Amino acid sequence: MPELPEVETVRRGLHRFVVGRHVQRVEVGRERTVRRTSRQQLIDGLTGTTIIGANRRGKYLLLPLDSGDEVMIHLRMSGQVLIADAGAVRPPHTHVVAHLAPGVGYGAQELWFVDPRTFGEVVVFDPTNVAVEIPDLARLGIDPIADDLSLAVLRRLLRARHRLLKPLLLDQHVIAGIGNIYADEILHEARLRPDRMSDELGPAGERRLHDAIHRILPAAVSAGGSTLGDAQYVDLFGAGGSYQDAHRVYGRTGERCITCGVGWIRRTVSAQRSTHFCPRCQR
DNA sequence: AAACAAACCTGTGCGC
DNA sequence: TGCGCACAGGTTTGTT
Repeated sequence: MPELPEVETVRRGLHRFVVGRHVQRVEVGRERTVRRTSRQQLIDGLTGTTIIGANRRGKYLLLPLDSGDEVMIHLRMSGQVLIADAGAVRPPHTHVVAHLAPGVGYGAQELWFVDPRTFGEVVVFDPTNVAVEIPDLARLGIDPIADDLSLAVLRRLLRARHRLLKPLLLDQHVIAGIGNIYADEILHEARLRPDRMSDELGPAGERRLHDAIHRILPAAVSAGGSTLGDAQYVDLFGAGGSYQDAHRVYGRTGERCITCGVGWIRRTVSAQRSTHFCPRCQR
């Protein structure tokens, strides 16, 4: 569910409300959530530390601790990070609880990791050993918001490969953070079909793709991300985003294209993911 | 090298 | 009302 704009929204919440807080106690319910290491390793690595930062790389949340370790949180399909008053009733599928000490101006609170489908994970790791402890994080591609994805760099990424655009945009080892919703929205904005080949776009197509990435993602971040009907994605306080109202193709199969007013939105499957585009706007 | 298929889980919505 | 199936914001692993 959450892609770069949603994860970035959570990161900003953590930066504002959790950085500087001391972790007094940690509970782990479902062991699957901490499967990269173990229940005990998460408890031992987090208890008694202070969270000193809130960073993001692609869809990975990274919280540096005063111990020198970092917490990595990946929400995958259904993960949520929520903040609540100490003792509040927890929702079903709350797998990790970090008890945050009270401070000046606020009381004791709890940070919850909630995840019905249990694809998500939480782990404490040693960032100097990331290549061994979290190989996929170490091999992540360029982040279009946190890093500088220039037109020249994007051109090189596109031309060095012979790939369909949709699977390429979803490939976290190339560009980190774009998921199924934003891949479709970016390709529509760029007026490129999802089945175009990356090395056959031409300078104009490459430029449109570059522009689209840098228009869609920041706009979605500003809107607090996309929250669909099931409200699975919410921010730290349980509030949804509003970018779903700006979707032009995602979830609009069979509807008239908002952009051209002539085409009809088609749904195909690419990279095993539903793919939406306007055959008239996108070529 | 790159696309495809299955797997990991739970919940929801829809047709019958 | 209930059942069964399709589908869901992601990623990994193994196969063509």
